[in-house]
Amino acid sequence: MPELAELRLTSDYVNVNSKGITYVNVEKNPEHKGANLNIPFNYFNISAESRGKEIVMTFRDQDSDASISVRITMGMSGHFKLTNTGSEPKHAHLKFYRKDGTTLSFVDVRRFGKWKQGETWSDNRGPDPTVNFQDFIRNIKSNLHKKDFDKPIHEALMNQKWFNGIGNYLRAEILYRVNVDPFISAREALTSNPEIYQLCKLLPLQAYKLGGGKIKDWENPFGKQIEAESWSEFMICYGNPIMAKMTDRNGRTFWFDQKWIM
DNA sequence: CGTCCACGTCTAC
DNA sequence: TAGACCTGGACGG
Repeated sequence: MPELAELRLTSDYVNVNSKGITYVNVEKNPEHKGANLNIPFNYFNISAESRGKEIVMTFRDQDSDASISVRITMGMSGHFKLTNTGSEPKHAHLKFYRKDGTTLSFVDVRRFGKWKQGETWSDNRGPDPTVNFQDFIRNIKSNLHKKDFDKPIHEALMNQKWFNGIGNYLRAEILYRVNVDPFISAREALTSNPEIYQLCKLLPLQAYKLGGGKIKDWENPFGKQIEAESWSEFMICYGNPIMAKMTDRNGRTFWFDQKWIM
C-alpha cells in the first residue's frame, strides 16, 4: 500500500528487523523479470531509507568498507516480510537470507515494483516533502511557469517530479482539506492556496503516524493494530461513497467533494 | 463462471 | 492517451 507514509514504514520495517543481523545471501525469484542482485559479500548488513515513493537499501560488507546500494519502488503491492527460511510468502521476489535461519523477503503480488542495483535516488523525482520540505517548495515554485502546472491541480499532484510520494489517496485527502476547485490549474491553485504545500508534508506524516493506509490488505509492517477509528478520521474522502468520483486523464479514480461538480 | 477494481509507473502508437 | 504490466478480491449471474 504504498504512498509516502507506507514507503517510510516499509523502510522502518527493514531497519528494525535488520539491526545487528548478519545477512549471508540474496536470491531472486526466477519468475520475476527483474535483474538479479549481485552482492559479493560473505557477511553483510542491511539498512534502508525512503524518500517519496522510493527506497534505497544499503548492503555493507562486514569484512571491508565496501557497500552497495539498491533503489527499490513498491509498485501497487510491494512490501517486506520477515519469516523463517523456507516459509517465505508466495510472492517473495527477492529473498535476503540471514545467518540465523530467517529470511527478509521483498513481497510483491502484482510485480509492479522494481529494483536497480548501484542506484540511489532518481533525479526525475522531486524532493521528499516530509524530509526536505524547503527543497520541495523551492522545486515547485521555481518551476511554476512550466506546462506541467497548466494541468488541473488534481492531476499535477500525482506528478512525482514535483510531488514525490503523493499518490491517489493523498491527493484526494489533500484537496478535500483545501477550499479549492480541484479542476483549476495547478499554478492557480498553488498560488491562491499555498496551504497545499503544507498538507503535502502534514498528511503523509499523519498517515505515517497512524501506521499506514488500511485501504485493502495492507498489513502494518510492525503488526501494530491501528484503531480503525483514527484511520477513518484521516481517510475522509478517498473511497468514501458519499463523495464524488471521476476517472482522471490517466485512468485513475479521483475522489473529491461533490460541491465542485457544476 | 465473468467483469470490475486496486495505494504506480512505463513505453509505444 | 491508450494500453501494458500483474494477481486476486469483491461482487453479479
